[in-house]
Amino acid sequence: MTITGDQNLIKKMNKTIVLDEIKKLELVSRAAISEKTGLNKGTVSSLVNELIESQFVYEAGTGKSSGGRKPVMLLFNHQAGYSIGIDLGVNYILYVITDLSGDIIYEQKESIHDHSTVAILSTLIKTIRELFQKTPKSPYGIIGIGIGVPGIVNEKGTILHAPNLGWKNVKLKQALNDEFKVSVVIDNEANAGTLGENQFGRGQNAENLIYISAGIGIGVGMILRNKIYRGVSGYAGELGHMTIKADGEQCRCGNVGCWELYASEKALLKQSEAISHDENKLQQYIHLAAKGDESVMQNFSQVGVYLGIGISNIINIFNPELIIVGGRLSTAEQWIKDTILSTVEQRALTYHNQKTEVIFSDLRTKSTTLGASTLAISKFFTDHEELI
Amino acid sequence: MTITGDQNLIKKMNKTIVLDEIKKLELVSRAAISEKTGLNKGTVSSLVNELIESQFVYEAGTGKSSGGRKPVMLLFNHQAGYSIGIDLGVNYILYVITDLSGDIIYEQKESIHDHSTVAILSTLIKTIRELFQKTPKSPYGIIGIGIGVPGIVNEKGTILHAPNLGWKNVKLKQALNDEFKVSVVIDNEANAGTLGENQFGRGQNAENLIYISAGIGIGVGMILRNKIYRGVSGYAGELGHMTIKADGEQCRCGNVGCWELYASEKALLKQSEAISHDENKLQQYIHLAAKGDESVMQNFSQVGVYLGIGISNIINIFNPELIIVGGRLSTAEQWIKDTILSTVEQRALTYHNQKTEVIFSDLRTKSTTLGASTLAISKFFTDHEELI
DNA sequence: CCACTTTGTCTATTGAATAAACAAAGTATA
DNA sequence: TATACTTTGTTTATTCAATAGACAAAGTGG
Repeated sequence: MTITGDQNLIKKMNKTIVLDEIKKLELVSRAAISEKTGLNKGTVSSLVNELIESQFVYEAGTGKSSGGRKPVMLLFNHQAGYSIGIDLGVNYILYVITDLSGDIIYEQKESIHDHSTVAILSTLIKTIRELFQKTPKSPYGIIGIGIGVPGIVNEKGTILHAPNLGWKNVKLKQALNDEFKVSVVIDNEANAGTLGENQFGRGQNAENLIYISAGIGIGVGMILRNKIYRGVSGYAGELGHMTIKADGEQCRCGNVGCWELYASEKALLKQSEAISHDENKLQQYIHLAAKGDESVMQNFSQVGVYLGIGISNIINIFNPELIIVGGRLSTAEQWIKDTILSTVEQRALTYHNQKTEVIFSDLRTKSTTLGASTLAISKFFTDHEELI
Repeated sequence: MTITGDQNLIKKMNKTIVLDEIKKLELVSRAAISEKTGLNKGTVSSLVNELIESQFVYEAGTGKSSGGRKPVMLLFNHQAGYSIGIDLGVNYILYVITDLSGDIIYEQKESIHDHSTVAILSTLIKTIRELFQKTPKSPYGIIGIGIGVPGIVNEKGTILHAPNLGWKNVKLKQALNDEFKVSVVIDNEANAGTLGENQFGRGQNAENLIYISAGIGIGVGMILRNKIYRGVSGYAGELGHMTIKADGEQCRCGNVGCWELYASEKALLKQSEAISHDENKLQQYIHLAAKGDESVMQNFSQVGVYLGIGISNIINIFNPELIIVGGRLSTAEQWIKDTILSTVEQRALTYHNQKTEVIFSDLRTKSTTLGASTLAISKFFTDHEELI
């Protein structure tokens, strides 16, 4: 059914505008909100009172007078609730508890040795129970759990395929909802990482942002016109399987010459004839490069060139404001950045490259957990429109 | 300034919903509109009366009674105004006059022999003057002119670069607005073609649609979440310069191994060592293939393989509902379709390919002119919110 | 102490929607 | 042919979220 306009819609819209302003400005008065938004000061006063009643906002003392009455300063109640964010990696699970603004109040990492569904599910449930215990009391409690996974996820929260975990058709959301009566959101780890960078990283002001999760494979998340772009089935962003060498190597996905064969950890480790996906391998390589190992430096350079080729494609295709390189490979920034940028300079179209910045993530391996937490927070506010 | 909700917004929103329903349903009653939209029948009655007053809607007789009073049937007034759509090609200019629904009431094609700015501007102005004369009288007259061009266009309507015309920094919009006091919209020809397919072609029900304009080069338009995606500077969609053969041939854009070197008319003609961009060359090739020329058929096949590689990339990246192949090369559908589809079958990810359809344009070379006309119509309605 | 300023609350008004009454114009049946 | 019922469209009373502006509270400066 079509969404039509009525007074209920208007009120909700304006209340959301007011709440977003309070979140953004970190101490703001009703008068200032009225000025910034154009809403009538009576309207702002009324809407703020309702937000105070639902405990999302509180009065935090008085501000400075500019000649008349001192304003009452408002703050977003970060601790009105908490969210759990989880990054399910190939060799590890990273957990965070955040408040409603995404600020981390607790984090924990576990290693994975057994990839079986039963083993991972068991450890997830155990640890989430512990996190529930660790979470401070608050008006809304734990409002949801968000999880980023390295694979294809459908809209029901089923992991259709995660090649690096060896998983197919795993109903992760349902399994967790059998245990925990809170909202559970499952998303691809690159999408979650993109949201993390968009909310907490250097991608906060970008309307069109591409996040590259470069690790064992390559996954990409796309914020287009301020929203994650997912495609018809929710599977968009598999640029790791974009052909960049039409007559190159066979990929296990069935294609030939896929980007991730040349521009990921897989490419790096293959060149050194190491097959193990051991997490420490990349660290060892970085250490060797730091000691001046020419062969390793050359390998890093080559990976940089191919990352640059794919990034140039992204610039020509999307014309984004910002491209953020994240994932485990971004810890090797020092050894790949220069060749990435010089390859982009050579290959990306001049006009397209003018307003595009390519940077490495500041959040490093935290993007995905933070993004996962944000997924749960967004869902909470969407599902509880009556609170706002 | 933030857009806040008020009663003015509500009314505009609902009136647009009512008008869209009348456009879509082609003879509809107030009662039916109320039922379909959920708006109160008094509201619908009131809004329809205002649309009748502004001459966008009229009462077109009575419908069948289903037991009570006969309904009064409403129609969108297609002839309330007209729009001019222009496709400025490398060797030709295609003009249409359409009504407000995009139905063509007149069309005309001219050949281009002199690419100079002065010559083309002169002929454009002369022909547009003639089109103004040819347009029937109507309440709103010619509401605007839309033009698709083969190059990079900025938001001011300046053609920054059109390599196949040999143009740089041509202020086309301003030049035409010096002559004609109507709204003029300039866009890239692939973007215009995408809109044409989205409004009038087989892309009408697609939320995520990729249109490939394959001719001398390759340009791509992207409808993502129901809207054209343009990127930060408006230059998105240059997939013709997406690297698919990292160590392949040098492109004049500065990159190496660009898709359009292998998958366009350019590739086809180069293989036969013909350099001319003569429009008839492709026709001759199609004719030779029809006569069984093995070499030509093999060349078409090769182009089909490379089109398939790029289309597989598009499927993996965007996960769209629909990919439409248009532009001049689509007239060779018979000789390239099978190899495109089999290459896609081999190379596109299985999950991603499930809900994606790849078709050839029914509008053929008309996509761009119709899309250009639609650009002008959209701008008219956006700029004249007070009429709706 | 007073005049002025700024912030916040309160009240009257506006108007676009809805609900429901009413009018107009059909059909079916006795 | 008259009547009862149905469907469509118009009109009226009501609701309520906004705005405009009056008023209150609480400052500053002379």
